[in-house]
Amino acid sequence: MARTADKLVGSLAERISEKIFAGEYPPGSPLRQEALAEEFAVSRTPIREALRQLEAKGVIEHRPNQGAIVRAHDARDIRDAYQVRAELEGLAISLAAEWITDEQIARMRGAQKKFSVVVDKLIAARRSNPKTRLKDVPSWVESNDDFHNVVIEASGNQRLKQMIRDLHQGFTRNLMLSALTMDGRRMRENVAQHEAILAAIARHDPVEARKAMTHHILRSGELLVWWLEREGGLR
Amino acid sequence: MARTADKLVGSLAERISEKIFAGEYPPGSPLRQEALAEEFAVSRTPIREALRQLEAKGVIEHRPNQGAIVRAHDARDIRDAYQVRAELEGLAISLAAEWITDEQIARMRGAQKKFSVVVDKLIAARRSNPKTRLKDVPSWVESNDDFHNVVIEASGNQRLKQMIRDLHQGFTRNLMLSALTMDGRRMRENVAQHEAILAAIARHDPVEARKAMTHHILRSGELLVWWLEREGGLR
DNA sequence: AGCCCCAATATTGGATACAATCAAGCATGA
DNA sequence: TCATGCTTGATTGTATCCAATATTGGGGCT
Repeated sequence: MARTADKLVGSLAERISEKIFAGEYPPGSPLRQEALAEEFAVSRTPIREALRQLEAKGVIEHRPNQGAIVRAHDARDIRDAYQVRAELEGLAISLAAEWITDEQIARMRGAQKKFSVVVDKLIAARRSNPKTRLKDVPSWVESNDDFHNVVIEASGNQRLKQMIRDLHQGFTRNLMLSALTMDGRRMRENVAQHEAILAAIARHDPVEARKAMTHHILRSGELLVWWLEREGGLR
Repeated sequence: MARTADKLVGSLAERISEKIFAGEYPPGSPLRQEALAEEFAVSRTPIREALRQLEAKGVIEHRPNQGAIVRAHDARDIRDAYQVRAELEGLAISLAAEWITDEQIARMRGAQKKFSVVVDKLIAARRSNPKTRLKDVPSWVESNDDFHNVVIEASGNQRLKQMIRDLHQGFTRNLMLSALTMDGRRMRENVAQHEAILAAIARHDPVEARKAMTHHILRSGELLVWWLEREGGLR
C-alpha cells in the first residue's frame, strides 16, 4: 500500500534490504559501495545514504574505513530480538483483537489454510525424499507473513507496524526458516500455534490472543537459538 | 561508556539529534544541509548521511527535493509511540527484575530521591511565583532519565535498549515535560508512580514491576495527548 | 485589488574528483 | 624460518561540481 520510497535512496535501501533478506548477500558478507553502485546503475553517493539507513535500522554493520557487512546474529542477539518481537506482536494482536474486521479475519484464515496445506505437502514430500527442504517453502514464508501482517495492520498503530517490520528485516529468510523446517513436528507445532491465535482473535479476545502470539514467537525464537547453537554457523 | 559514534557521520547524527531534543531545532523546522554543514564545519556529504540515519530512526522527515524537517507529532502519533514505549519498558523492567543488582537499585533510589526533591522545590517555587516553569527542570529530566536508564540497562537486552533509546529520541525534551510540569498534582503523581516501580523491583517482582511501569508510561502518554489537544500546538 | 504565469533564486539530488585509510603481499634481515 | 617494515592496490570518506527541482517574487492581465 503505502510506498515508503521517497525517491532513489529509499528504494535502494529497500532493494538492498530485500536482497539481504533473500540471502543474496549472506550475513557477514561485505557490501562494497562500488559494486552496489554498478549493480543499481547509480553512483556511490545514494548507495552510501541507503547504507546509512540500513545501518540505523540494524540491518547492516558499519566498520569505519572498512565498509559495511551484513549483520550476523549470534544466539544472544536472536534471543534479544525475539523477546522484543514477541512483546511487540503481542501488543499488536491485543490491540487488533478489538478492532479487527471480519474481512481481516477471513484473510488470516486464508493465509492459515495455505500455510497448513503447504506444510502437509512438504511433510508428504519428505516422506519420499527426506532431503526436500526449501523448494516449496517460499509460499510458506509468504502465507506466514500474510498472517502476521494482517495482525500488525489491524493493530492500527503505525509506529508499532514500522518497528516490527524493521525488526523482521534484520534477519534473513533462511535463518528464520532453518529451525522451523527441520522436521514435521516443528512445522505442525507452528500450524497449531497459528490455529490457537486465530481462534482467540476470531472471538476478539485480546488476552488469550496475546498469550498465544507471544508464546508462538518466543517458541520460534527458542527453536532458532537452539538450532543455531547446534549447527554452529550463522546464516 | 559505549561510544556508538563510528566516526564523523555517527557523531554528527548524535549532535544534530541532541540539538533537536534540546529544542534548538523545533518540530516542523527545516534542516538545511548547507547550514548544518557550516555549523559543524564539514561538507554537505556527511550531513546528508547523518540526516538519512535520523530519518530511518524517525527523528526527522524527509520530503523529496524539499529537504528534511524535524518531525512533528500529532496526538495519534504520540498515542502510538507511548503504547509501544509502555510495552517495551514493561518488558525491560520485567527482565530487569530478575537480575538487577543492589547497586543498581541504589542508583534508582538515588535518582528517585533527586527527582522528588526537585519536584518539591519546583512546587514550592511556584507557590510564590506560579509562572516558574522550566528553570529547575533540567535536573528533573536528568534524574528521570537516570531512573529509566538503570532499568533498561539492567534488562540485559541490547536490542531493547537501542529501540527504547531511539523511541525516546524521537520526541523533544520540551514536549515530554509540557504535560507533566503543568501542575503539582501531576508531578507528585509521577513521583508516586516511580515509588511504586521502585518498590516492586526492589523485591524483584517482575509482574508488579511491569504493571507499575506500563501504567506509569501509559498515564504519561495520556496526559501528553490530553495536554496536546488542549494546547493545540506542537512542540 | 486579485490572480496567474514566468523568471530568478535557493536548495536538494547525484556524479565525480580527490584525499585518507586499511589490507595484503613482498622483500629484507636476524 | 619467522618476524618486521615498507610499498602498493583497493576501498572508504569528504569535498566539490553540475543538474534537477521547488520556492519566491515581480510583472502583467482581467
